[in-house]
Amino acid sequence: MNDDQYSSYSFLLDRTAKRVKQYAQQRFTELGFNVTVDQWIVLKHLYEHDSMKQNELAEFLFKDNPTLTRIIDLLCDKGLTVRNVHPTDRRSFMVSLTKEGTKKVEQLSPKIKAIRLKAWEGLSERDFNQFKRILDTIYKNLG
Amino acid sequence: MNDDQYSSYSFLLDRTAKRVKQYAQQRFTELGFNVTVDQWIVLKHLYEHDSMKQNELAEFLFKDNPTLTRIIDLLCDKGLTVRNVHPTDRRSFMVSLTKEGTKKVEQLSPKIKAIRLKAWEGLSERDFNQFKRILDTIYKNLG
DNA sequence: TAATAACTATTAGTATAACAACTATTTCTA
DNA sequence: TAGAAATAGTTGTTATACTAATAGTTATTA
Repeated sequence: MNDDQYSSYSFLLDRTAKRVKQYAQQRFTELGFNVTVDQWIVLKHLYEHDSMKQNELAEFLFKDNPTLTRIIDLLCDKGLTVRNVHPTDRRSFMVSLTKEGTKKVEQLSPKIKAIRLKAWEGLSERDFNQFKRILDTIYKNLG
Repeated sequence: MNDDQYSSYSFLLDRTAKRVKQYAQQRFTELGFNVTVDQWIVLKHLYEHDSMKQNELAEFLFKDNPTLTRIIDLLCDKGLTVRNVHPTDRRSFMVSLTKEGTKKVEQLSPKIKAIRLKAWEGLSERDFNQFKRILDTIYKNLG
């Protein structure tokens, strides 16, 4: 691997990740979902895992605590999540969906799946495996 | 490609792009480069293309005008770039490196190349081609 | 040529990302 | 068990991303 190619790697990765997020956000806004992409990711994981500590949620989503705190703040303001006290650890909160939050996830899920799939048109199972292997290698190289 | 795999794609892409940037930024800070990754990208392109309109620079780097305005502001504050009036269009600025900016690029270039290459350890020429093809496909699917 | 449209850069506001510092708690350990 | 260390969450600060709005300039067109 010669040096000059690297900039391509980095450039392509950054550019594509940016566009994937940008595309999803534009559809979200256009369709009046009233959540950001990052807020959606939090909602989805809460739906799948019921109630979680902010801590665990942050680790799961590769976000740091301050970032997650602020996302949860916004979701609580919107009435989609609530913070409940942890049964045994008074430092922690258990975050969960409100009834409205649950409804939102169920309403949006299929629409968002469709939006997300658009990116992968023309790509195969085999491409997925290559893609995963390469990204995982990069991830581990820097870990 | 079934639906459930998509989330893997999106997740892996986002996670890896984030770590690539984070890793580079940590090395930059650690080594006292005193520029952010995005500021570096601007410096590097100015080095390679001499003087550019903010406009063109933004398009080239996939950044929007407000974002670029602020990056240039910071670089000017640091004495690494200057805004010069455009010869024929008084709306525009031609941005270029100062002597100090040029020196900075020349000093940091080899170090940054080394930092960047770390991500690609264990990956081949062939991997690059796969990677590029897949990312380009995604990029175009959403364009 | 006068009015309108388009363009360039900036500013303002909100959201996310990363880091440091802080409070309140819990766990460790000597 | 008292003191130290670790942990959970928040707040503050800086940088970037995106949208909208604005000022100043240039281009269009009627």
